[in-house]
Amino acid sequence: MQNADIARILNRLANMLDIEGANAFRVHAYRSAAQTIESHPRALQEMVTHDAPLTELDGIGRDLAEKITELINTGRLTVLEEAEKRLPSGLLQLLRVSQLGPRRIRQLHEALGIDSLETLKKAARDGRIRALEGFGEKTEAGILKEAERLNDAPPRTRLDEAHRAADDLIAWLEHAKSAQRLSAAGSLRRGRETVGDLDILVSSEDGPAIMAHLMAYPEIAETVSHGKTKSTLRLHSGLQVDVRVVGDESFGAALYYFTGSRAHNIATRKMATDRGLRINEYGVYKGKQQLAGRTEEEVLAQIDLPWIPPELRENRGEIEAALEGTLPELVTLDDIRGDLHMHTTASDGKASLEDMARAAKRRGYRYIAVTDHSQRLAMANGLDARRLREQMTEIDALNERLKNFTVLKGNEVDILEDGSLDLPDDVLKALDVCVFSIHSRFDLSREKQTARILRAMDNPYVNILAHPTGRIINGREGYDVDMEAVLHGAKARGVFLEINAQPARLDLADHWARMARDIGVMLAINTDAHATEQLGHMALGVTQARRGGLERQDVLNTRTVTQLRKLMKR
DNA sequence: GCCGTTTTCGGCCCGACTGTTTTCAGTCG
Repeated sequence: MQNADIARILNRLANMLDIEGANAFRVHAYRSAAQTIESHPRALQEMVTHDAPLTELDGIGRDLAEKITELINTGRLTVLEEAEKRLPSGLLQLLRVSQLGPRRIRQLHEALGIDSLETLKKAARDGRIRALEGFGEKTEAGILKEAERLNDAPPRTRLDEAHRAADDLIAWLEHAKSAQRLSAAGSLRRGRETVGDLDILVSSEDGPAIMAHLMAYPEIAETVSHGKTKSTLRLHSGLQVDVRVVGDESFGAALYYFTGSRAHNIATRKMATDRGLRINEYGVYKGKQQLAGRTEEEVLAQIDLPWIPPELRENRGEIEAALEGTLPELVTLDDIRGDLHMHTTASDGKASLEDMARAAKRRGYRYIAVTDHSQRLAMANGLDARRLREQMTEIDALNERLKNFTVLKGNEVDILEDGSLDLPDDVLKALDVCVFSIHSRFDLSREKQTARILRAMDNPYVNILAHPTGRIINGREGYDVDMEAVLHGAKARGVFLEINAQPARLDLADHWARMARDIGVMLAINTDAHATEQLGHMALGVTQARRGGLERQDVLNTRTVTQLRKLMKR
């Protein structure tokens, strides 16, 4: 059981108690424990095995420690099972409908017997919801629209969760005696922001031995199918996994075949056919003779192509570029010299200014920008002009103590509804880096939202538009905005956009990143870290940038601090 | 449910804003 699994279960329990109307502080305690556990560097399962006290974690007391231990030791949680007996499981689905929170869900359940998305939609269509106290026609229509959207979009697993699951399974399979080479394939290897299921590939001369070893993997919840060279499983997390074994002489061909994408593979297989060759998961064949298969490079060389990075294999022009020799030299994590968006305890971060700086330095960075929230986000303890100036003084003092490292003065200033900014110009002017972003009024029309952002860009002191669409993966759609107009506006004004590397955001999405590159707007890849460990999300952001075809020179934070300072002066 | 002590209970959830419901639930990080 992984930390993410424990966190998911605690959140599930919190949601159920919330709908039941339990004490809000109790619900909050479960949620905050889940959050702590998810970002805890050590596996709780291992802590329990070694009798390390779980109460050392923030927000975990005697009771929660006991419950978590029960969960780890037995795979079950009594309080959750009891709650599940009291409450239809479909009610949890309803929380995904924006406009519905725990109170209203309870009300819908009690008054109308609604217990699932299906019954919710039926009640909305029948016009029964508008009759309830606190609801009206507009709310009813909004609920119906949301419920219908959710229905035809089964949730895919976020890239970070899929990575963790794949890494753990591969580590397990590496211990099988006959395992030779191992790799994840599929959309995970292509770095898509979400994956449907995991594809794990192993080369070995003894398929049945690998499969026997696999079957002992403790995370398996259900075996869907089980053969000599291929098995399909469902993990406790709900994620489906395909594991395939091929001979080592076919590993490259299989890796290529199962990495996809389907559209990419169809295109290259056609190229092979034109040459009288056949490509399948075992190799490149002329008749019955295998010409290649050991590595991807050898497979692609048979059709006169260089190796193509998996992130580009979507049949979006990469094959043509490969033929012409114009494949981009994609940005790598090693190219990143700093991180330009993060929070500290001054607003809603978990670590102090100095701790964030030192953690970034340990990662090998040369600089960071500290960008706490501005005053309007009172809930996140946003900074007003006075507190921001105090922080600047603090940063000056810190910079004197740090060697070979620069903390840049920044802020994540809120864009207000009319496109004005949440802090006065004279304080924005004093910043080294001004990140600006939207945290309210997601509901504006496309025209108004676009005009709002362009107006914010007119301010001469802003630099980087953060999480430019506001979307949350598996959570909410972004606001409606004309991204092409925003990018052209940014280009004209010397403003930059962000690829926010938070796993739930990854905003900009890959296609927008590519458009930015084509228009000539540099992007910053930033983690928006609220704790030191979250600085590690940079890798996800880099993957997203690679999918957009970005090279080193397209990314702002591959620059030196001197170059960066110049680019920030508009 | 956690935390901390003024030790076994009281405080903790922070606050501005929106919508259309008419007095508050939901949203934002």
